[in-house]
Amino acid sequence: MTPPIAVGLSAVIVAADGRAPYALATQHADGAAGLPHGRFDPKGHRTFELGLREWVRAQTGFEPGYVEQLYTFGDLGRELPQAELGDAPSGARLISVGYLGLTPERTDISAFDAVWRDWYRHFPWEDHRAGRPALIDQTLAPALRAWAARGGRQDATRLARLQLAFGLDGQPWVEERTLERYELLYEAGLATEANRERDRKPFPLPVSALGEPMISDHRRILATAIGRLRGKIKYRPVVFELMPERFTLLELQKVVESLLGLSLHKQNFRRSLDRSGLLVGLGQTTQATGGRPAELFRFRREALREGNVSGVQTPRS
Amino acid sequence: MTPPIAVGLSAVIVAADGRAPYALATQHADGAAGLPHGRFDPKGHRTFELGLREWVRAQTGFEPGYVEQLYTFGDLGRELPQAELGDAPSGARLISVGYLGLTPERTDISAFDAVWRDWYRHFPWEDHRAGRPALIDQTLAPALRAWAARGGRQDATRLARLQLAFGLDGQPWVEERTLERYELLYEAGLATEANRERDRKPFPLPVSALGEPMISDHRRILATAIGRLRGKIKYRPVVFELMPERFTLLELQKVVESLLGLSLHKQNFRRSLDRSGLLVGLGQTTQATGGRPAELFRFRREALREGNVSGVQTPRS
DNA sequence: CCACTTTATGCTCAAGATGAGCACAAGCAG
DNA sequence: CTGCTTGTGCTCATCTTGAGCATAAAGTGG
Repeated sequence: MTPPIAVGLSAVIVAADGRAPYALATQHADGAAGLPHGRFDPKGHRTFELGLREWVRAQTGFEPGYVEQLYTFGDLGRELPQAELGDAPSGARLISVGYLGLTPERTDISAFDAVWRDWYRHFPWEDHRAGRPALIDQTLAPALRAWAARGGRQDATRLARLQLAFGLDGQPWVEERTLERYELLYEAGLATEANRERDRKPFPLPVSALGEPMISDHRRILATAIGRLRGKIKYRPVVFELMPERFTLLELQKVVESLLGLSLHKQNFRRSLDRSGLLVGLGQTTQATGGRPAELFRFRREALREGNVSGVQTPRS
Repeated sequence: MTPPIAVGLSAVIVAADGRAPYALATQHADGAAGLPHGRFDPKGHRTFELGLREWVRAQTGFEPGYVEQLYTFGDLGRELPQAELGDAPSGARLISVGYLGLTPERTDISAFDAVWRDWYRHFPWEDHRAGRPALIDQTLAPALRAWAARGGRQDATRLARLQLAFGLDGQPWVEERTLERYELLYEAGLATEANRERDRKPFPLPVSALGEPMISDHRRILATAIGRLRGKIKYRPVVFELMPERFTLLELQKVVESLLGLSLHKQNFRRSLDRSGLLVGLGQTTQATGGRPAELFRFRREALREGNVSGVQTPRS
């Protein structure tokens, strides 16, 4: 007799302002954070996406706009612990389909047990806007190298993976590799979730370095979302799904920077936008910025219909 | 009582030579082609990927190398018809996880009911190596435009989608949009599969224009694979998974061209490879090419460990 | 009003990448 | 030897990119 299969739908709903990118999160009893999620209903849900929207709405009162599928996780041992299964038949095999959603404003969701959380709380090593975080080389790298050294024959492979993922030993930091980095930490037992599931003691490193865990495999899904979004803004004009109707170039840059976790070269950033034809100047200015008033721009949605589908360039500073 | 869920695993296993790209396909009773596939076993399969490998092996005697997940389809109405379900509980809701696999050689699979099929038999409009196929503008476009015109209020949207997808009215042809094109044909009732499922008569256009259908949603999965691969070879060195150990630059170019369905500028193609550092010249030459002997090259696998992970440039001719 | 800070924006310059194509090399077939 | 076929080197104009200087236009404290 094969066990039944249950499909979980989880959503990473992203919003951003100049300071940080946020993911919509639910608060759980023990203080743990989770993503809005629920079970796919084979009877009631015609498509995954419709099911997902329903769950997000129910749990956060929020109606997501742009949505795309991320990945489907099915490996044994990393699914939802039994207790959180809700109405799933016990003993069911759990599969997890992750989605990414984008929204221009952090809607008020206070009526629900939901909050907008700065995603770097879960991934402190991912934010390089103020330079490479010290915790990578001071805390994570030593622990990871020790793990690699324990690998015996896999040694070289592990070390090479670390170098590429975390930009060690002269390798450049590649911001899209968020999932690879998280998976390495997980494999090395440095993700709290890994120890929870293997029934081991937590690793003796502070949360400030390891990041806050999330329930189930939600941090993995969040990592997937971050990596995907970081890659995608470069070749599709998706950042604009996160922007208000009118914005200044610096506001746009700050949002891009917060997503990438990098700081960009200002003049070149605006030059590339100029040439992209994605924006229209509104002729108005705002003085809210502190210095010289900045011109307001609007995303030319028509550009999408014109086949002008490149994203924004990201000239590192 | 909610119906049970069954998960189908399907694989697009790709090989290529100078003439065409091939997908590993199984032959079905009525002559219809399908992808190697089978049900995910919640008990026996620790991960999707392991399950998939098992099914491919069983159905084709073939052991895939490089494998990556493509997409998970779950919409009602496009899954496997009941008859092909095999051992699934009847009335089950079917979910389909597609995978892409790459292999350097077309292994002998004649002992099984499997063949390597030129994927353009299923997508004749996708091969632009000898110029834009006449069937697009002569046969498909008129039928698609008629469908768009029937759209009432969606008219403009439909037309814009067509223009972008098929490069109509001055829009450029973008080779990665394989799935978009197939989905448009499906929506317009021009994919044989659509009529099969809606119980309608087939569209009065020849297979030579509409492409050969496949069982279940396999053509959709194949389209996803083609689009993904076409995009990926540009930013990851994945073509080399399709090449033999030693090859000439023209052989490589022909493979890339066959995948993209485009012809490339020869001198610039080789220049970009020169600079990429992905290849090593072996100092040997082969005369198998017909003209002047060509130098043989090998992929520098070490490049992967060096973070040199760009793909190959594709300078159109 | 002035010096000074802050943000906005224009512009230059060198280096590199890209698109297009000419020219010559080195086999083979007659 | 001639002509055909593929392979390979190289040029040249044009764009793109990375880096940074310089000026504009607000606000602030004297």
